[in-house]
Amino acid sequence: MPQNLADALPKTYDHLAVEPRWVAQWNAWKIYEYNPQSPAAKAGKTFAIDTPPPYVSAAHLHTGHAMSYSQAEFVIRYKRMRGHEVFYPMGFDDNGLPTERYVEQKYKIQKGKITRKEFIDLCLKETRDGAAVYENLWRSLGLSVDWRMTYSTIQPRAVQHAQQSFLDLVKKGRLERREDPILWCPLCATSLAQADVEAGDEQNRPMHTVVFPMDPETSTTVAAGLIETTRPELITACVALACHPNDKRWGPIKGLRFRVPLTDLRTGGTKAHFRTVPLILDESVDPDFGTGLMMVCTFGDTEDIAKWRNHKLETILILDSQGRMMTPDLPELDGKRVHVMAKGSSVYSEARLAAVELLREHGYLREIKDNVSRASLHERCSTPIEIQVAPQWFIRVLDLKEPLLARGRELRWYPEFMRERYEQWVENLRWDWNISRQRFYGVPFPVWFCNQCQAPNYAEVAELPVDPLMAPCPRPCVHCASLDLRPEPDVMDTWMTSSLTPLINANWAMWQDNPTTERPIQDQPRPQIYPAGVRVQAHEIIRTWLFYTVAKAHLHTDSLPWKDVMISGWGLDKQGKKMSKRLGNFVEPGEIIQKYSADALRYWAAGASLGNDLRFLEDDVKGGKRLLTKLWNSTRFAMLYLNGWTPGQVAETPTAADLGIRARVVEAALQATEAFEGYEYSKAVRAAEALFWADWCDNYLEIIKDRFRDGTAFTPGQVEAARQTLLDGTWTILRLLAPVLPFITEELYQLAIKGFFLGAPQSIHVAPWPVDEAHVADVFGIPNPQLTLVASGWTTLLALVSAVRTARTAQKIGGGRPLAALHLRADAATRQQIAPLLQDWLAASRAEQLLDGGDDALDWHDVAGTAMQVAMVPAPQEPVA
RNA sequence: GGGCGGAUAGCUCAGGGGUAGAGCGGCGGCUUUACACGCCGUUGGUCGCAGGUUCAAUCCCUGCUUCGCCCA
Repeated sequence: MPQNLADALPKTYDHLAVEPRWVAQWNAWKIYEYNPQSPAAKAGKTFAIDTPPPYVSAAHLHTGHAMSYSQAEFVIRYKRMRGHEVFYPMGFDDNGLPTERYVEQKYKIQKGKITRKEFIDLCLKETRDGAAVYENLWRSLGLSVDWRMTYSTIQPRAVQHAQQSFLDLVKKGRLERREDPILWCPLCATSLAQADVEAGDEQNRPMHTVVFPMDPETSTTVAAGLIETTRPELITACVALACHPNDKRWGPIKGLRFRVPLTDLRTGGTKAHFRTVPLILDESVDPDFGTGLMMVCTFGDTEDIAKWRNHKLETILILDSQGRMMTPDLPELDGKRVHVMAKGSSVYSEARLAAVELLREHGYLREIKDNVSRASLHERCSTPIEIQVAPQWFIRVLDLKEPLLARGRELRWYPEFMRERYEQWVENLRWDWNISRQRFYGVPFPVWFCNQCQAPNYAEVAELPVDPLMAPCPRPCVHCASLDLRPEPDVMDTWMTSSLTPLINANWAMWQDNPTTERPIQDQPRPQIYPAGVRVQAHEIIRTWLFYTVAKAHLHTDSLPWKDVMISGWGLDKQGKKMSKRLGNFVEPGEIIQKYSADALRYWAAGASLGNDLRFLEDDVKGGKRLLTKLWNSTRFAMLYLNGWTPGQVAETPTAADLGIRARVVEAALQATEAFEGYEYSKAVRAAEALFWADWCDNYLEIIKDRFRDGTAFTPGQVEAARQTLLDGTWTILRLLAPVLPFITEELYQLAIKGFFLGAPQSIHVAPWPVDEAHVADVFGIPNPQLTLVASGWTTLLALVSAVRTARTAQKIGGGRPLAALHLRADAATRQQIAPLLQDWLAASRAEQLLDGGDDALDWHDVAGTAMQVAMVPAPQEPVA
């Protein structure tokens, strides 16, 4: 035992010195390293976590990120203390469009104006810098990551996994290369998947009424049709007009054709014929909208695609890959961009403005009406989505809706209602998963195309990872034996890799290794951690990360990728808006950690109930800081009386207060346990904090002060019991709070608690969770029947103590002044019931004697929850010395 | 238009068929040798609105209002 335990704890807690010290010490002790040989691992108690690999763009780190990672980590630390062998890696997502966009914006460059290599080098540099910033924050937050297991989506093993996934899906017949209309971002100049599209804000997108003259060869009775469109610039790509089959105005007339406005114009002034388009009948047209006629273009939206497909219409593409008009016959339009706003206009793009002018000039424009609607935007750059036609790799998922919905129901969702988001997304899927991106920085397809027969040639699994742009195909074309092969220049969708994170952690690509294969620890096959225990993520990426991961696991391993999924909310600013880089309303976590400590920041993060958003209020962080101070001081108090004490020398005889607080500790431990089992970390913290502050500090510690103050009122056995309770109670409370407050609980454990136990755990974070030590009934060596709070009389004791405090306040008698007597009004039965409490009650009240009943003239106070009343008589004021 | 979640004390939120809770704030006390970053006491609410079920609704059901998010 250290001789001066109280002295071992400085008067104040200095988080700036303590926290970095423990980060280094935990690292040196390797207590967060995954050990597949541990007894827990061998007993099958492994718990693997799949946490989000954030995009590496360091500038957008804020307390919202700190919040969600902390929340996951509370549960992870709990699982570790419960005896699980924890596998907790950190990942970084540094490939794909998000990183490319970040680099483009930071260096103000664009695809096409820089070489592929220069661009990739910049991405790699930013990736390295960003990862370092992230790692620093995660470490200073106290995340108990096994940093040896860090993966990044550009490292070879991740590329290998993405490519092997691709080949496996080819083998399973899930992959198709199709030339199809696809979602396209004209700014990023790449195709996209449905999940990459988001709805823009509501805004005015004017509706244009345009005249389509009738082709006089098909009808002489009708002169023209009117259509309404928000996309007048696409008019020359019109391939049909459509109406509802039952529309009496148009439906019965067969063989009608319309002239497409502007198509008679030719550069050089030569008058040409109009291009004409047919009237088609389609159930999907709303006959009540406008004149009942709808323009079909190739392609304005998904409606167009459906009609184009169903009616086998022709294809006229007038947009290039960067969203520029390709209308050589209309120089006023040609080359203008559809996604770049015209000067001075908030609603018209360059192309649309020019198209409207042309239509007006030639008399086709009838009317322009305001119209509020939402555009579909690329979620990475907010550019309106266009539709292009190009050959792409697709993973067929539309025929998998049922099995994927079944997987969603198999998965345990915390909170449960988040499952709805997944169900709705799967049910609304309308596109197969397009995984081709016409970009630079991403995982290459392991494919070469034959220039002779055009057939794809795939790499062998053993050849992965491979970059066909750097390496020629190692064999002639498997179809025609030609030696003339070209690489696939596209790269994969970033989700193609991210969707494999549980498999990357388990090193799925190495599962077939010969057992004698020696690999570095990071690359060793780990089938035992798959499926993982839990996926932790925010709700807005259910449709992407979660959905894709479930789909991949289903296809590759015919299983779920994890058993549970824990969905976190967002960090909000104090007005309730989501923190974001764009809005600039975020708070730097580093500054908060400096000012209040990582523990205090984590405490704030623990305030959000599972799945809910949480406002960042500095006052809440201050609340965390106060909790730390309270913990520090109460432990110092305990050490005051445990100084030099050796447990077990004297037989203990616990008083009612000792038994009561022990029962209360057990109750709180059970509450915290139950909460953690359901990922309800906020409830767990509340249970532990309520125990600590209200029961332990405000009452138990106050009640036992007298036991150490006065040597005669209590027996040595009772003093011993108080000491034992102080030790066990402090130890238990520290452990209950350790998942949330890892730094201060470790510091206090090491300084105050560890020395009392032989063979004590090296760190509190690998100590057993309180309810694991033994069956609850034995935690404090209390025989079972006495354990319940009710039996202990704890709440009654607190009510009695509180009644005296109320009386003191009413009579303005400070807590330090002794009482000459306490009067108690209670019937005989109650009096007998509370007999065991009286000794502690009198001690806590500093009362010299207890008197039965008393004069009505006394100031009586009710004892809450009972029929008793108490009154007090203060001791005479001591003369001032 | 469809879906999900919220609307509870001045503020931020928890709770949940039977006397409504916490933290912060407000007010009044207390220098009681762990802690004034504290302690004690206390003040705050027709639980969004309207119906319904029930002996009993803030809680369950229906509709509405409103905020946020997701999908059209």
